[in-house]
Amino acid sequence: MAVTLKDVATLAGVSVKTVSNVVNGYAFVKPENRRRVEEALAATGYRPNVGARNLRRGRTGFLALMVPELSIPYFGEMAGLVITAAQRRGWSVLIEQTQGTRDRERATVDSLGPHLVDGALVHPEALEAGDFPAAEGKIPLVLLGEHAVDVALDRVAIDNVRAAHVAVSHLVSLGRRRIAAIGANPQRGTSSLRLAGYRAALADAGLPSADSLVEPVAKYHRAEGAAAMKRLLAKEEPPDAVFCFNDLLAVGALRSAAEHGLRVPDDIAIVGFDNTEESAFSLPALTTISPDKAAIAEAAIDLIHSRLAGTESAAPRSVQPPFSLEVRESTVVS
Amino acid sequence: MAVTLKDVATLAGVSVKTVSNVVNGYAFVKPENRRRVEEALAATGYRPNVGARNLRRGRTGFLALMVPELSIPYFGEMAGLVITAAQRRGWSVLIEQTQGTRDRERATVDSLGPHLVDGALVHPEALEAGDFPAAEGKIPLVLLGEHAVDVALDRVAIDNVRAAHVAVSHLVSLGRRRIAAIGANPQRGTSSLRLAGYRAALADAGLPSADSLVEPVAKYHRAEGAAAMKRLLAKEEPPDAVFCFNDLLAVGALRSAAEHGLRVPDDIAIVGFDNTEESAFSLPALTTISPDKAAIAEAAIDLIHSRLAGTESAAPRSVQPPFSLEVRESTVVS
DNA sequence: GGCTATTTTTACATCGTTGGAACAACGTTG
DNA sequence: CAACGTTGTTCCAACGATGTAAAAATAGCC
Repeated sequence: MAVTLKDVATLAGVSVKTVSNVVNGYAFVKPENRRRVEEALAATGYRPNVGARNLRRGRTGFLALMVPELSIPYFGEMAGLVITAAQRRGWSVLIEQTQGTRDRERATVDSLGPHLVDGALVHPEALEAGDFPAAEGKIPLVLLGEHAVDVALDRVAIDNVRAAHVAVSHLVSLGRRRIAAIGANPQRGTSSLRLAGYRAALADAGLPSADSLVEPVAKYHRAEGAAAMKRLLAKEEPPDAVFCFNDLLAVGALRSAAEHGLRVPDDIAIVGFDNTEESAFSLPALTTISPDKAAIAEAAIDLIHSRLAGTESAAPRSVQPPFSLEVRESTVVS
Repeated sequence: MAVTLKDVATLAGVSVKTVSNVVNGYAFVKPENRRRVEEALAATGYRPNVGARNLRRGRTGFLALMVPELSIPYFGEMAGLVITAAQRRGWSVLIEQTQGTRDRERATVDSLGPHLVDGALVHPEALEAGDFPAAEGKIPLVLLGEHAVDVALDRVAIDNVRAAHVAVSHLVSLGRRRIAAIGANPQRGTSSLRLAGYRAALADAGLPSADSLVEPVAKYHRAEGAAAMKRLLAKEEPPDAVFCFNDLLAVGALRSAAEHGLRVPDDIAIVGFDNTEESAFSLPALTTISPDKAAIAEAAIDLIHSRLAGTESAAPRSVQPPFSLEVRESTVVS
């Protein structure tokens, strides 16, 4: 039913290989034959069978991207950028969702055989070092997002400790003194890094490290941010600023602040993390850490590419794309 | 380098086909041999080469999902649900982004050969009827999102006209009289339907159809919604309610209303469309049309599945999943 | 024209898997 | 014990493409 090289060859009156040569741009084909083949290609609407080609070539043309949930704006945005970057290199992207659970993350990483995809970008949330299969005969893996996890793999992530430090220092510079943090979660790789940055910034400012103002959350969703903020505001000495470990938590915090009758930033300042598109339009707009997402996507694709092209075993590389602090209404009156 | 059936066969001391039989659950294999093969499978960590298997079977195990942009929350959420639904049927999902331009949509639809994917879910924005290749020898295609486009394909979409009618009638029932619409765009399939529902609802309420209150937008993004709202508020007789054709436009409208010093819903009520997660947390939370997204994803996957399973040519089917109106703070004071 | 050098085309094997047919081993049965 | 159906296994061809090497066609040269 589908058109194959053979069909085209029959129509053009040449051998299958000659058609293959034309399709692949081989130089030595008689102009006359090339023309005939090209006509036949056009007439039949031939399209190569990717599976067969890759079976022969040993490549699949696919990359996998593992994320917790696409419905989370940060991952939606990242996935979009990854797909675009991959396309430029001729890859199609296959997306796997893990809901951020360790079991599903492990299952996904295990299933990434060399046949299904040429490489994978994984954005783990709860994976631990031992969960990664030995690099042995495996496809190139790139870790997205900084983690405490210590594993010999290529990675791409902004400097989370420094970014958190910048965010909190910004609050300090505005004269805030009781600075809370929302998002502590021992399960999550980035959490401990951002927490470290938060603590370091407080220490550098000579402020007491107030662990009573560090709110844990189970997930990085809006509702959790709202709940955490409620708990903070119910305290005897509530904070005058909050550093949220992502924008969703911050959006939730904004809502609880409003419901509590507080003005942001006058009564309490809020900083987010990720600079998702939503954060520029919340009321008030969120001050947030803005990682260069496009650079992250590009770097990750480049790493996969060079792994596949280059020699088998180069030392794992780590890329740290830039980030910036996007100052908006939630910390500074405009 | 990768383990093949042959390797397993050698290790187990049986033929390749016997291993294949074990892997595929063929009944008649001597228990002794089955055990040996299973041990060998475990020992080698064998994984079938999907490409080769599909080459033989004529299936690829992939579905394509075409959307404008993953960074748009509605599509991020839908993509997540589609992936989950597809996974249950054993499919992996490949995502293609078109930015909503007709050229890229057409190019994408054209490229969906039978080799790359078993079927495709396409969410067109600007495609016209003639852009679809004849069903001839093609893979099953399911159209997501209702459109004026008349093409003989399976489709899944809520009833956009009725949904818009419900949204606007809600505003009418609250006593609003000057109801604007943001989102008119002749290029976009759903726009004309929602506009029709809007007009019908006004007519049914005996309100004059005020075309001066219909604001066109180029894209369904927050910034466009904000700009459109600004234009509306600059009018001599500004509206007392706005129906936005999606939540992003509504979020933008919220911001412009706030910047204009208006209280929502007291001074102006706002309704969105899509019930993206963001809409429940905006300030105020958005009243919005809530399509049953999970049902849409399930229905689409089911359609593909039954197309592939069933007879070649059944008449195109159209599924209309339910929707509801989610009433929140942007129209009713709590 | 005969010979080599170069260009162009073809036949064949191969990637890893599975369907089908052939074959072997087995216990039943007439 | 010959004929038979049932199980279990193997061999071979095929899916569609490409690499290799050999064959064929063409050109260049003495």
